[in-house]
Amino acid sequence: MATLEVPATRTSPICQPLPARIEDGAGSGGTDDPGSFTIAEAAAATGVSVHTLRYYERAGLMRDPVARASSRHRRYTEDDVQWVTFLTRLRLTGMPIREMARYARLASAGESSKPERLALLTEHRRRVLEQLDEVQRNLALIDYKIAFYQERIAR
Amino acid sequence: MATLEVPATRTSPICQPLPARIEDGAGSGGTDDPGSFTIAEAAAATGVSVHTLRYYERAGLMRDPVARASSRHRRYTEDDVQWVTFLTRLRLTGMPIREMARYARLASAGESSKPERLALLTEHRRRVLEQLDEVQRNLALIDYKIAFYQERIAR
DNA sequence: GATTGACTTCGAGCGTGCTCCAGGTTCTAG
DNA sequence: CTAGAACCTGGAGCACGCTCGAAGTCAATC
Repeated sequence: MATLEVPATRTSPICQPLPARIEDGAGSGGTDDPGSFTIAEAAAATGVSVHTLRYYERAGLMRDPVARASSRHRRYTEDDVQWVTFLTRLRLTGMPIREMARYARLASAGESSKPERLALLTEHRRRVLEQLDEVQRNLALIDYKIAFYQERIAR
Repeated sequence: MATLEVPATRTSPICQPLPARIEDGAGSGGTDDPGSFTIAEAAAATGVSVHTLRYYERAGLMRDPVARASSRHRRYTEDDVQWVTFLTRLRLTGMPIREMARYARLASAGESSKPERLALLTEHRRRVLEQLDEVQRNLALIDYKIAFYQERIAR
């Protein structure tokens, strides 16, 4: 059964107030790369929780492990943030973690995997459209019932 | 995060070959009501598993407990089957079990609960449309990426 | 009267996607 | 220097929606 699930809509919308990068040079985080995001900043930027960011990395969704400062704290690049943002789009359209992991593996395999990545996305798209259609059909039948109630009430 | 989930598409489509009711009078099952369905027949008719039918009853989705033959076996009425069919529509559009249970309680409360039932369905409908919209928006962004891949490959 | 098979209940188990906790660093502010 | 916030890892816990196993009942058939 294809189902439209509603897992506890996190309050955070994608792309919020603007997290503002770590300060220039060796700013906050005390170390390393300029122009990078702490996990909290990356969370704010992408709209997922820090827990989820760590989970995604463990689950192999990050192509390569996220870079670390000398303190071992994660430092997300702009690119990482973009990547996570794209992951959320895949999630929001119902792609399972397992498949996102596969996509990530392909992406880290370089140019040669592009056809396969394209195939994966295309197939995903097909399924999403199929499910949208199913949901719409079922909703139409529910609408029918709603109309029935409306007719019998408030009159 | 609202998500389009894809829980292991059961092979059985809703409303299959036609299960054919229990034989007339005191036919199979050995007892009681004519024109009723065994759990297996109800499963075939609704496209959900017998496990799920029992689960739905336990979860309070059946308004009233399903009638039993003298053998204690369940006997689904035509009406029960219709009800389950409607439940599957709610499920397929992402309504959580808890809310379906509430709807069932309202339905068994009689006429007076109709406005509330209407409100519940209407609210559900609103959320479904919202989610459809979100999925569509995200899919559009994925499409964008697909187009990008297509442009770079196969040329 | 024994076997077969569809059914019963109760409760445990499972896959998914997080979410959180414990115990231990590290950074930032005062 | 110190308090407190933010971060780390590893693993446990949770909500959801089923799904299944065990042990037993019942009716029909051999």
